[in-house]
This record gives sequence, C-alpha cells and structure tokens, in this order.
Amino acid sequence: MRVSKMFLSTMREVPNDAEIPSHQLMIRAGLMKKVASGIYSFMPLGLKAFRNVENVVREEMDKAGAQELIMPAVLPAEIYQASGRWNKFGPEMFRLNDRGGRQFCLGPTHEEPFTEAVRDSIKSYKQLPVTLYQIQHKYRDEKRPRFGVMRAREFVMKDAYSFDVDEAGLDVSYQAMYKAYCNIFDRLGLDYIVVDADTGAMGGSGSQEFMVKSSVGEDAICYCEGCNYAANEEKATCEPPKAAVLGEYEALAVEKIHTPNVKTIEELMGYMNAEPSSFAKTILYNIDGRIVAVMVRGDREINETKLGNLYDAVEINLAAFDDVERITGAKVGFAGPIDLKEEIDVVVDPEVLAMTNFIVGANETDYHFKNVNVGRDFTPTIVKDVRNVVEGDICPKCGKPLSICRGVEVGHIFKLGTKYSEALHCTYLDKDGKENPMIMGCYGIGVGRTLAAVIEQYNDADGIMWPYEVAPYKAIIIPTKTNDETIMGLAEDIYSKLQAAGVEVLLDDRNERPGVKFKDADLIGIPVRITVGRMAGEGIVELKLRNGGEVSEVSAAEAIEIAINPAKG
RNA sequence: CGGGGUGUAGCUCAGGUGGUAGAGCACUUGCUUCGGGAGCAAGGGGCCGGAAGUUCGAGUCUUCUCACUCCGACCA
Repeated sequence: MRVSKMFLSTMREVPNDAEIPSHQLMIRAGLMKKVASGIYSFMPLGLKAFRNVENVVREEMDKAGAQELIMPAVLPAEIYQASGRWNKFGPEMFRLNDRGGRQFCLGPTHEEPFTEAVRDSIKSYKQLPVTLYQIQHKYRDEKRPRFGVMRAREFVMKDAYSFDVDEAGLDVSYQAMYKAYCNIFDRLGLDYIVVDADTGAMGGSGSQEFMVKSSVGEDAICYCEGCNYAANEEKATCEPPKAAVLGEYEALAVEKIHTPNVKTIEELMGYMNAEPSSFAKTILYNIDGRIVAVMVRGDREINETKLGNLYDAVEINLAAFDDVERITGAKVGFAGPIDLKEEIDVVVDPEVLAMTNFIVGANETDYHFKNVNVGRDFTPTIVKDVRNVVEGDICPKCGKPLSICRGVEVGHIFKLGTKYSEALHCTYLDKDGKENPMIMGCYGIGVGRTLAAVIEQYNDADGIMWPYEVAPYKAIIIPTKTNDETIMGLAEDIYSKLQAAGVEVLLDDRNERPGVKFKDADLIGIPVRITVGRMAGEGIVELKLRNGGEVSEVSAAEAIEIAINPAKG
C-alpha cells in the first residue's frame, strides 16, 4: 500500500475523551473513530490489525475442532423469553420492534439461538459432541462504556458453544477450548493469567477467565507466587487465621463506650485510640428482600458476589436506612451483632473468629461495645468467607502469601451444564432411547478488547509497537526524498519485492519531510522500518525495528530478508 | 441509577462586566526548506450542542433539554 493513497489520518494531539494509552493510540494512529459513546468505526488500518487478531482466533478455533457459523444480530424476543433472560438482561439489552410490533433485540450473547439451532438439528448421541462458534457483533447497552473498545456497547466477540452427552464429554470440550485460548493469547504475545471466576448470571458449574495483566484492567486478580492458584477477586478465597478459643486467652469484661458523632471507622478508631483491625464492622444487606447482618474485620471489604452466592441471590443491596434503624434500634453507623431487635442471620467472616476483645457497634445511637468475644457475647448464624482477599492473605492451596494485580478480561470459558438445554428442551436420545438434556459449555473472546489489550501491552512514548502477528503492515519503506530517482528507484524495488514475497508492506511515498514519516511510522507501530536515503546509490538502506534496537545499515537484500522474517534479524 | 465536569473550526483550546468569532495544529495555494511532527505569505473552513426566555442586541445571562465524559454503584 502506498501511504499517499491510504485512507488514514493520524493525530498529533491526544483526544480529550481518551484516558488510557491503548484508547488514545487507537484514535491517534487512525485505527478507529468514535461514532457514539461505546460505538466505534474501524478505519482501514485498524481493521487490518483487527482481522489479524480475528484470524488467529479463527485458526485456533478451527484447529480445536470448532465449526464456524454466523447468527443474526437481530433476534426475536421469544428465544430469550424461553430462557428467562428477556427480563433478566433488563436495560442492558437493546430492544426494538418491527413494523408489526413484534419485539426483537440486538443479541447481547447467543446461548439461546445456538441452543435452539442445535436442538432443531441434533437428535442422537451419535451426532455429539459438537462445538460451534461465530465471530460476530454483540450489543450491550452498558451503563458506563469506557476506555474505547475495552468496554464498548457494540463489540465483536468470538463466542463458541459446546454440546456434549455428559459431564466427561464437557470436560474434554472445555479442555480443548482452554488449550485453544492459550494458543491464541500466546500467539498474540500477551502476558496473561488464567483465573478461577465466579459464574455470575451465566450460571453453570465452573468458569475461568483469561486475564491480561494490566494496570488499566477493571478486574482485580488474586494469585499465588508459590503455586498455580489464581482467581478473580470476586471468587478468590484465603486460608483464615486460626480461630481464638474461649479460655485460651484473657476475655475482658464488655464495656459500653459513649462514641458521639462518629461517622467513619477512622473517626471511631481515633476516638477509641484503636486500630481498624481491632474493630468488627457490621453491615446490613437487603438480599432479595431479606435483611442480613454481615460482619468483617474493620479494615476489610465485604465481597458482595460471595455474599450473594451464599444466599443464591438475584439482587443484593445495602439495607435501606429505615430497615437499619428498625433492626438495630439505632442510627446508621452503630450496628452490631448484640441485641438486634429482630431475628436475622448474622453472617460472620472467619477472620472475625480470630479476633479477641474487639469493638462492635452497640445497636444504640452513639455507643459501641469493647472487649466483645465471639461465643461469649454473640453467636454467628453462619461463618463464611464473605470478604475480599487482600495482598498478603494466605493461599488456600499452598499456604504462601497471595499477591494481587489488575487484569483485562479478554476471554472467559464456562461449564454451563444443562441450564439452557433444559430451558430450551435441547435434548438427545441416548443408546437406550432415553431423552437427556445436552451438557453445554460456552466460551467467549472479546476480539476488540484483545486488540486493545495488545496495544496496552505493546506501546511506548512514540506510539504502538505491534507484535509481528498483529501488525497491520509488517514493514514500511521510507524514502527520505521523493524527487530523487535513485532513492525512489530503490524504494520501489524493495516495495515490489516484498509484495511479491507476500509481505504486507507500506511505501511512504508522500512528499513529506522525513521527520513526519518517522513519527507516523512509529505512531502506527510498523515492526520493520526500512529507510532509503543517502546510501541508496550503493544499494544500502537503514533498518530499524520498532520494538527497540539501533538503526543498522544493511544491503537492500538483507533488509528484505528481515522484513519477511524479522526473527532472523 | 447517584454525584461532578464539559459542549465554540477536523483535533487541542481561548473568548472579564452582553455589542455580531479567535489561536495553534490539520487542510488549500505559492516560495524557501527537506534525516525525527519546518519557515514565510496568502486562503478555505463555524446553526458557538439544541429549544425557549430576558434584552435594542446572547458564544456570554436564565430555564429546559440532548450529548460527551469522570468518580461511584452495577455488569454474560
């Protein structure tokens, strides 16, 4: 491609609505353009990089035995009504009506249509297993689109669905996808980690997320340096400290302390001259209409996912102020486990069991109790891990300290089980002629998000540094003067030889100053740069690799070799 | 959904107390330049997000709306 003919506009300035490097660079390098919040057009240069990611995904899916097809994005309401998700998705689903008033949506995820398609064409165990996939646009009306295509409202996803006769079959299908995902992210050069994840609204018996480590990631990942334990913060657990045993320590007498006008734990601790870790906070939650008290150490955060799972909850919120006041008999801020006015569950994090002579709210406005001890002063209804793991907590598998980092979720694989096959009657006949629901798995990769993650990982102050596999063009030839026959002759010669070799190559034939071309080449991140200039007469060019390294003077033939296969450089 | 911020040229932004629209970059033309986003000169480009109101007169003041954005909550 000749740059002079290319539909490309690069920007010197950082667009004011782009926060993170990948988003800024995708706009500045002219890869994409915003059309509306969370909705983007891909420009030719961006699309080429996008297709490269897509093709890696496609090749690995095909290699793993999955078969590609494509479903519509516009889908009738009925199939989502059948699974109950028409209502469950709520305002996140883009909905529309046809001229006759029939309801449709833009597909947010495609378990239902895939399940329906398989139900209609597969009847026998002999036709199973099968794994199908598509690479297609998804639509979710996110409350808060962010970071360009990292969290968009229209985005491309590779979604795959496996159908098996039994759990053992699902394990095989799941492992094949797991392996394919590793191959994909390896080929894309991403630094990723596979973590155990909460299954969330998808349901099912287990799931794992593929996380690219990144400071801009929206998820917190908990992992162990000592073993292979890794989990999303939503799911991560730790080994609790040993519970204190009454009688093995000196349990002091409970005292009621007047603590007027304290609003925060910090104020309270200042008032009582104590550390937050010597306080157990009690928070009231409304879980599907039921009020529950939850206790964790004062310096910990409650993990609402774990709490919700404990009650198999659909909706979980902090309790309303008047519920709190009715149940504790005090203003908000003084809740505790002792003398609650109503019989409610008191869920206690196991870490609290290790605390002795600690402080709690007194269920009386402006008062706290000190020297409280579990077992003597109150009894938990449930003891369960309901807090977020923190740096340094003990690994539940090997006992070493856990670390926490942030990550971008680029892939997610689920063992779904029979949730959708039962809802949509997707069954097969086994050898005995008995009807069984198929056992399903589903597997997603956010293609645009993966592309953004690649850029997030591979950039510097000058721009993008594409890994070779993703680079929209592998090499760029920069003639320093376009009116010099010797220079242009050699540049054109290299250009045609690279094209003949099947290398995607750019020739920057614009009548621009060399500095402009160098800046653009760095910004758009082409891996191999061949500058044709002063020594063109001797057949010598300058070679520079975008991912570092010095400029070297080589023969045109050598430069061509390296552009074809930079690993040799 | 709660709280904040911002909407003026393709991009980044300036436009006290109301008086009819600006800069830099980008774009067009010419000249000089030409190895890391050149200089000079001349140009083109605006429903000042939209609507209503106050006023002789609104980019500027008031109200309403829409969009974008940040923090939080939420999130297969």
